Amino acid sequence: MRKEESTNAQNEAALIRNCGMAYALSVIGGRWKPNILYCLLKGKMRYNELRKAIDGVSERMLVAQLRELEEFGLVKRIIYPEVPPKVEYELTELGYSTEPMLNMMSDWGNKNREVSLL
Amino acid sequence: MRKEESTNAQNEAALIRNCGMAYALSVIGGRWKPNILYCLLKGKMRYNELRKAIDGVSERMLVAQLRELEEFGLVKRIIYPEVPPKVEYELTELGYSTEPMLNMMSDWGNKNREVSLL
DNA sequence: CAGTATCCGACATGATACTG
DNA sequence: CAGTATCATGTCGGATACTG
Repeated sequence: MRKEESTNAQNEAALIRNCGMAYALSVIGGRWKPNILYCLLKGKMRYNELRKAIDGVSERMLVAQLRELEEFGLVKRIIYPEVPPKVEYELTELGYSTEPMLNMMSDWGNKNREVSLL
Repeated sequence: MRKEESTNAQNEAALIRNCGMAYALSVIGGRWKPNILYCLLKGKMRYNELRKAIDGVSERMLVAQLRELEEFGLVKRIIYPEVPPKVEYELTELGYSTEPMLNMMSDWGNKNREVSLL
């Protein structure tokens, strides 16, 4: 257990640090991240608004992916110290900078997905 | 068993058919696909050349992801009926059309990955 | 309202041995 | 050379119940 066995998770982390593509995929990969990003591109939203806007997402995954986006610095979490609680999520500048990339991917997909379905 | 229970896999498949972003991610997602695509953008390669070029990939995963890329119509598999066997992989036009998207993602990643590591 | 905690199954990936 | 077959493992994500 003490040995220098580099785990897969560690290798992945190293990859993400060193490779732009891996980093980009870690940011927009994951089942719900693109969807979250798209929602927030339209403006800040509350937790429950996101839940309703994103069809099928569970609380667990929504929180998890929001936290990851926060760690990566794409999303700001704004907590209003009230009762009942109110939390808003908003894109940072870095978050907004993903828009052209997201659009390009989406456009490429929409243009070409019919091709392989003929 | 006959019931209309839609599995996760089925839902995913439906998503991929209907959403450009999901389709794009299904094409370039996966641990090795971007790497494979980058290799093949430089020109056609044999199976073993790919193995050597892509550090750390197992035979199992290389074959699996090549097959997926083939299904999506991004990669052509060229079999030479010789002994010993010779197989080359080459991008289709659709495969080459991913280049701008891949570059954009890679560039975005390289530009921004330092940001979140400060 | 905005989350946590817990459990669980499905799937992606890895390691290794074998084959036409 | 270019794969298959088999087994093992860990992570992702879903369902559900609970909480400050």
